[in-house]
Amino acid sequence: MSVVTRFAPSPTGYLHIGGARTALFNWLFAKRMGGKFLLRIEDTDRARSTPDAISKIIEGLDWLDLGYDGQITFQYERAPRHRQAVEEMLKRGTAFRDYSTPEETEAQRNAAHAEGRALRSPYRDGGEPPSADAPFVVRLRAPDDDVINDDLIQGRVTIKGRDIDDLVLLRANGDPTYMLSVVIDDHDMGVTHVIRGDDHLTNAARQIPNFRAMGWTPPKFAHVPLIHGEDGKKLSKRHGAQAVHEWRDMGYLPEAMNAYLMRLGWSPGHDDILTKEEAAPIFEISQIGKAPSRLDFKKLDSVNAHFMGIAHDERLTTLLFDYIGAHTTLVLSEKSRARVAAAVPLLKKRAKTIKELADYARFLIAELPLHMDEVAAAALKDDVKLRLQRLHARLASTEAWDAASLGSTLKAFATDEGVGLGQIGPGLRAALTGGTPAPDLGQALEMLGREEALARISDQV
RNA sequence: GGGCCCUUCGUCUAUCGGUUAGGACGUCAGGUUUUCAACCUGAAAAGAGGGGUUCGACUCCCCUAGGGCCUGCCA
Repeated sequence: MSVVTRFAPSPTGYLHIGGARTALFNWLFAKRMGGKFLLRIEDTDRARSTPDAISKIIEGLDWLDLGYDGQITFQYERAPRHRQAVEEMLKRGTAFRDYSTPEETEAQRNAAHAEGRALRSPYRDGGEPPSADAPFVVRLRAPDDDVINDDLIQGRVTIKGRDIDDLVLLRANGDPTYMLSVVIDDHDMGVTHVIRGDDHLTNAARQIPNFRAMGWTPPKFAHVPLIHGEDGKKLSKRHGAQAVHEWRDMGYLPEAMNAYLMRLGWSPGHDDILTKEEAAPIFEISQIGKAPSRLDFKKLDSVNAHFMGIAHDERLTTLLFDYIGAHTTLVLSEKSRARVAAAVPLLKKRAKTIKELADYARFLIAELPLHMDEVAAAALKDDVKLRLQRLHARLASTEAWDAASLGSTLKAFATDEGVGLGQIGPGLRAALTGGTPAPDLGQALEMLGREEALARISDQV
């Protein structure tokens, strides 16, 4: 039997970081087994589901390059099928109509609560409706026996029958509930492995009887521990960025996100940074840990730096220009665009994110007169300016304009001046950059180009 | 309240009864040095606590503590 996994988010918000990892694990396992990875949008909550959230989720998966097989299943469209399944359960006697009013249900729940057991409806063994047109919900007749889930990650989890409530399958308005829809859809879509968040672990014990109520064999379950914030608490608004698109906006690369996320909870036994293509052939669900893990931006930064270093220059340049356009007020002239593009191969080695790359490119984009920060201004004393004047002359007559030659020229100049490079560097750097970060002076000079570099020096002397 | 799950350096993790408990990120120190980085070298840093089982437990069992999830006509 070939493997089918699925990612089944509810479209009530963005693609969450935890959801992204769940999707990634499903993707990896499907690839590993040569199976299929399906996408289902669980939009049965009509009040909270939005089209915007749907497109955000799809965009997020796109960005992470987690391609799904076949068409997207929209759960609510399948409501007729879900109702029909309930009809069958009614016939089989595995589900029943509950005519209790909301108040009565509340009382039943409180009573069950007080006795330390789950809700059991008085209608579960039959019972006449109070009136011919009395409203009702349809509930699953919860099992009396223990429900055992041999979870691929958590191991054997046993829940006693008395702890499972007669869950609602069909609401009074006839709409299917989540507990019903997941089960019917997972079956109909041929899902063999349900890989999802740990928050659903106890739900598996509610869904397994649901499969059986239809006479079906439940799929395998694998409940992945949740991702927590840096403080170890459940991820929430106050942790800041939780949505995948926010990470993108902060300047992280999708392949870095995947590499980082997959190592949260999963380890192949060594600590290599893996692409999802490298991970797919060796991915094992049994290697996923049981404990929740914390987000660590420093680690993400270093993973991202790794991928920045090996990313194609043209791609990074495009991302960099996009970033500058979207997040800064800098205006790129044709000349500065060309300067930046030419500098990317070197600058990318220093930057951990696209955002940092933008910071490092700032000195190339700045226009005369340069803004001097305090340190830079302090470095430009009168005697330093005189020296810069002489350096300007030297550089103006320099033939080769490449980092290595320029570096030698600077050293030779320092020797001729009878000082160390330490007496030359800060002033030149100030004149060239105004104090913004820049690489080695030889490289900085080359990146700026003869004309611009000389202009910047002249401007200070 | 009830049920279920989890617990190795600060963080991600390796270890699947016998290791000086390993690696990575981060941190600290030193080196390089013209800024910021990068880079090189080195260091500190862990089995929640208590009982068992065993010749021997991080590893198996129990208890405690802490954390999490579910307990909805939300998903």
